[in-house]
Amino acid sequence: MGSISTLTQTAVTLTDQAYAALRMDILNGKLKPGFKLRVEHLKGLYGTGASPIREALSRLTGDGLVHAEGRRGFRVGRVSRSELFDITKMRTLLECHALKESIDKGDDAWEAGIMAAFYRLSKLDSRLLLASPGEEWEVRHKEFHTSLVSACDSRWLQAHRQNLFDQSERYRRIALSMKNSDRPVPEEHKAIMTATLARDSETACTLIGEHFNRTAEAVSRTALIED
Amino acid sequence: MGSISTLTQTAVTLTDQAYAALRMDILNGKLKPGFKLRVEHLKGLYGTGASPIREALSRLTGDGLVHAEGRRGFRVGRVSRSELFDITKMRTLLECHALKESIDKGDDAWEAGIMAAFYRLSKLDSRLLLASPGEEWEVRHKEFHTSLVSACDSRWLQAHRQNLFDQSERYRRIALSMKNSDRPVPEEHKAIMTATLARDSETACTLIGEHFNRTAEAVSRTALIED
DNA sequence: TAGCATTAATCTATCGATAATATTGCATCA
DNA sequence: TGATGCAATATTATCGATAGATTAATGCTA
Repeated sequence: MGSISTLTQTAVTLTDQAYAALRMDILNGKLKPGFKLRVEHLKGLYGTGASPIREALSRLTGDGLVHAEGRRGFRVGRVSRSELFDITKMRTLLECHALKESIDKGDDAWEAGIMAAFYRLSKLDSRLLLASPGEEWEVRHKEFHTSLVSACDSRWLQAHRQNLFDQSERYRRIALSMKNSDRPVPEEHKAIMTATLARDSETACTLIGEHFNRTAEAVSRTALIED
Repeated sequence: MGSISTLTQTAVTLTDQAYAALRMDILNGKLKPGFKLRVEHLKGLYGTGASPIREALSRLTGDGLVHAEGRRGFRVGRVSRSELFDITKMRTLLECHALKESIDKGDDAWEAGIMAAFYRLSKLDSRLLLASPGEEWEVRHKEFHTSLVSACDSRWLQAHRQNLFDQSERYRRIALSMKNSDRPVPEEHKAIMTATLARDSETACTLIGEHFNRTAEAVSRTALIED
């Protein structure tokens, strides 16, 4: 999956751009689940020829965000309640493992990184309060969660963890479409951070699991097809 | 990754064929780590034009088997000791989780499937004895391991588990190139099966972990570059 | 002769066109 | 009227050609 392949620090090709743009639009929910991805149409939309588009779609196939049916073109990956819970379960497994390892190995810089990320997120939380969180909140939220597990040095675990984070985000954005729920998410984040910095793996993992599950439950209550 | 995307039951395109063939050749070790994948060259080798080859390579990028460097083409993914152990660790995590779930949920058909797969594998083991295991052994070996976790119904876990199995196989085939080690692999398989059928998760997971680690150790002792 | 710049050769990424396949609409028949 | 087969249309997968970038080779300068 794109998140596995080591990022290229070399020239950016049109394929790379198309890949990034399409990925973003699918995760955003701008391109809806099951939507037919007609190459001729996307060509105009992203300003390239057919080849870069097709290659980008092929790559996204590996991420599980696009589905290719032989001779019938591409579609945005569909969503279902059962898959949402499947993803959440898998995500919890990886996240807890990464978190434990991080707690075992983390040094001062790691601790500082968490506190900084939390500070930036909570600053935004209090400023927004009831306003809908935008692009910036998504970024800081992701950075906070990433900072927690950043002392885990397994590249594969990190890559898969990140991919699952993105998958979950897709579900969240599709369902909640920017309107945050009424539960006290900032407090949950704080509790997770506190347990983590106290090096209490047990509690931290439990809290993370609940954190993920609550979101999944909220998402699953909205109108998603199938299962 | 290709193993994530639900298999298409529709028409097989040239891209699909090229993807399957390339994947096979990389996992086999026929295409060696770091090898430059020149499209012009592969065209002739797999009997298609450039587009299907490029799309197949793009997909393989997602599996982590091919590395794309912008404007500098594709290469077979490199290998290193550190990555081998990283993969093994991750693999053990997923496999044990899947195995536990399987042991919890498995019914009679699951048990029967394991015994059948084990029987087929051991039949071949005793016939081969010291001969080098070929294509058939690889298939039955994979089937045996798959049968153990087949009662786990998480599609994501299964897909990632399978991908990691393939990654490990690549390392094994590159390093051991068909010559099996001198350790009693058949006995290890038997012990794993016994613990699994006895529904003893704890023991089964320990044995599986050791099983994986022994292979990794053996592989890492051969001449692999880096780290 | 070592280092640098410039040109030549090679390869990659991308485009536009085409053949093969799937889908749609329509007419026919039971 | 509903189903079935056929023709017209639209799309997909694939090819061959080309522009653009990279690497290798060459010659020039100090």
